[in-house]
Amino acid sequence: MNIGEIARRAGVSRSTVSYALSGKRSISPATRARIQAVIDELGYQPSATARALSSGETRTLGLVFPPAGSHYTDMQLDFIGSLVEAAAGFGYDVLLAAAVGDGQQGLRRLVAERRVDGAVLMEIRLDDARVDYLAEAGFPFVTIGRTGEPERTRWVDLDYTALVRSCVTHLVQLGHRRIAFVNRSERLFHAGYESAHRSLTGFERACAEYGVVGTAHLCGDDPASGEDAIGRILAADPGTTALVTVNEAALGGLYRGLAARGRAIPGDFSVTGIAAGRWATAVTPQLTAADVPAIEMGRVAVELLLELLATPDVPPRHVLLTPPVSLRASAGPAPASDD
Amino acid sequence: MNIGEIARRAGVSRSTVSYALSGKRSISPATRARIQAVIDELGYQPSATARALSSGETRTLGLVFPPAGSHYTDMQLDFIGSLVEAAAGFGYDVLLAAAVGDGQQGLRRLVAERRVDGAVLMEIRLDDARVDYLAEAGFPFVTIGRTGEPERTRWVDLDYTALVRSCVTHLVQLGHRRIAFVNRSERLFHAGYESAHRSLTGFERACAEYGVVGTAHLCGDDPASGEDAIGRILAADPGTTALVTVNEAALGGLYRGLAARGRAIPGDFSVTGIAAGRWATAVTPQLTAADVPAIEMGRVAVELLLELLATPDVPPRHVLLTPPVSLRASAGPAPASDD
DNA sequence: ATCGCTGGTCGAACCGGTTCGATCAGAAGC
DNA sequence: GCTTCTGATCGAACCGGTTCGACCAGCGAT
Repeated sequence: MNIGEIARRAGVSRSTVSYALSGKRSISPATRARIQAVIDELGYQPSATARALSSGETRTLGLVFPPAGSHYTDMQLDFIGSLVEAAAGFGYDVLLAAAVGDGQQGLRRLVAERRVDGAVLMEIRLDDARVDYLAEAGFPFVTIGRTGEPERTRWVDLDYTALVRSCVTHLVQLGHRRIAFVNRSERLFHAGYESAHRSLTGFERACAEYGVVGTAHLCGDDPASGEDAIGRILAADPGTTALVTVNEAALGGLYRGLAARGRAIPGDFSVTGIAAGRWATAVTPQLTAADVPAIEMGRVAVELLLELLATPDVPPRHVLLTPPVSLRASAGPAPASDD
Repeated sequence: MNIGEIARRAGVSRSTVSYALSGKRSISPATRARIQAVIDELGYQPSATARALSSGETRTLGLVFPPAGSHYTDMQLDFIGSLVEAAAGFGYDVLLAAAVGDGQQGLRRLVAERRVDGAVLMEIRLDDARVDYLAEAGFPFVTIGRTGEPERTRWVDLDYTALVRSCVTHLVQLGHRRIAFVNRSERLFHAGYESAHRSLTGFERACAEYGVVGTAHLCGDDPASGEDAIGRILAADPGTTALVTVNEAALGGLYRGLAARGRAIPGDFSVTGIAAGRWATAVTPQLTAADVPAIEMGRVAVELLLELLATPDVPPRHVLLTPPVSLRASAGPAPASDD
């Protein structure tokens, strides 16, 4: 069931079948019909492998999957789903590379063995060895998130600095004057995760600008750590009345910690942050948050990458998104102060 | 930078390089060293595509990704992560197929274009066209979940019937006599999702056996539907004091609905179910539930599939898992009855 | 000294497509 | 009626590996 078989049955040469399929040369209607009939009868589909070998295109995109055992967020899942879907729309498949160890190994395989035409990276660090590797190798890639030197690469990202600032602004307008920031884990922060750093920057700047007391805390990506973080926050400053978080996975623990300490949300304590919309509406009370447009981001990433594959010389394009803060139920006016 | 280039620089034939790499024929130490030196110098890696074409193996596994727009659960994400990781451990990559439309199209592409050596299916229905298609095509595959006719295929699955039964048993032992069951969405149920049907069976049988009142409800896979389901449950039988759910995505809404109606968990109302352990610990109070061993299931799926690829004639193997119910905080003794 | 075996290597065919250049028939141009 | 052009098709080379059969040298056995 290869192209030779089709050619034989249709009484033409292999190249004629190929041209009939690709349309790259004109074929007489009669011949085309005969070939098509044979193809339909046998249910023939050309081998992707053979096609890739001769054409030099795999029509596959690589995605470096976040390290296993890490705590996946809804956001990541939405990225993957939308990447796959968007790629499928363009006739591309998505190949996942396990990011074992430092995440380099799987990526190198994809690239060096030429399994994919281009790559999408997520979980970007300010200083990211994977980005350097791909850039140096001249391999086409796009990142979801951006490094500390973003001008030379292609990416789609959230403006974490601005988003956290918006959350602080909202809280300040509600009268809060002592605000905590719950960042992601110490491990991720020290690894240089860009979102963790950029959101901290946004928090510190906003607090300074508004002249409010802001204390930042790192927090593991799980509910237990979230609960623990609440303890640390209230121990450090019992007068804290609100928090901003970018730690979706810890959110359940944050809520639980507040409840355990008798702080009602939003009566006694307000919570805001950045999270997938689905997650924000799953908790009680629903989270006032900037909803990560993960699906749009995945789609944009694919579009940027395919644009690069089609015309390798286009200058780098970037897309920086700043979704609005959706007002829900977890933030309210600051309680009367004891000051 | 292909094998011919290596051969030329090492002063040997292409086949000698190939044998040096694969070890399938003996090569003199001197020659081997010379070839290796050239390879190291140039950083040569054989093209996966060319290798696949001639060897007939892509060393890639296909995964049909759950339909887009559906609500992904943590479970699914863990499946994917563990599949990728387990596959990587055996030198395989994972290719995602978008399940657009009925999910057949992407699968057909993977199979007909021979992009993958084998496939993993999830979100299985009792009567599943994809399974029939693969079985008929004689294409190697494994399912996470099983159809209504499970003997002839290879799968790993949870024993939903037994797990729901365990939840009911636990509630009955706590004194509950009026129990609700929150199933997955009407759409999924009518599509024949096996977990939805098998868990309903388990619920009905257990209630009948213990002689307790059990009412089953379908519920959309989102928090809002969960909230709505609580309304329906309490309207249908205000005396309900506990529920069992397999609807992870609705859980937040279930909690919210109960809170809105003044039912404290677990004081007034107990909640149990089947969920990813991470999700179960994220909510407040933490969910007493059978924790889905998603990571193990993904690993087992890969092992079953690779076993099949290695020895195509092995008889079908199945793995049915029954994780224990983890006692957490969401279920307690039934409140004093008004009866 | 001869035979046979074996370890090491090479050349060629093959996997299943794509694509270039050449060929040929028929139509158009003059 | 002869050239020229165009549309349709074919054969061969190529993509980058793997693998089979053949060959040759060197060694041990007789």
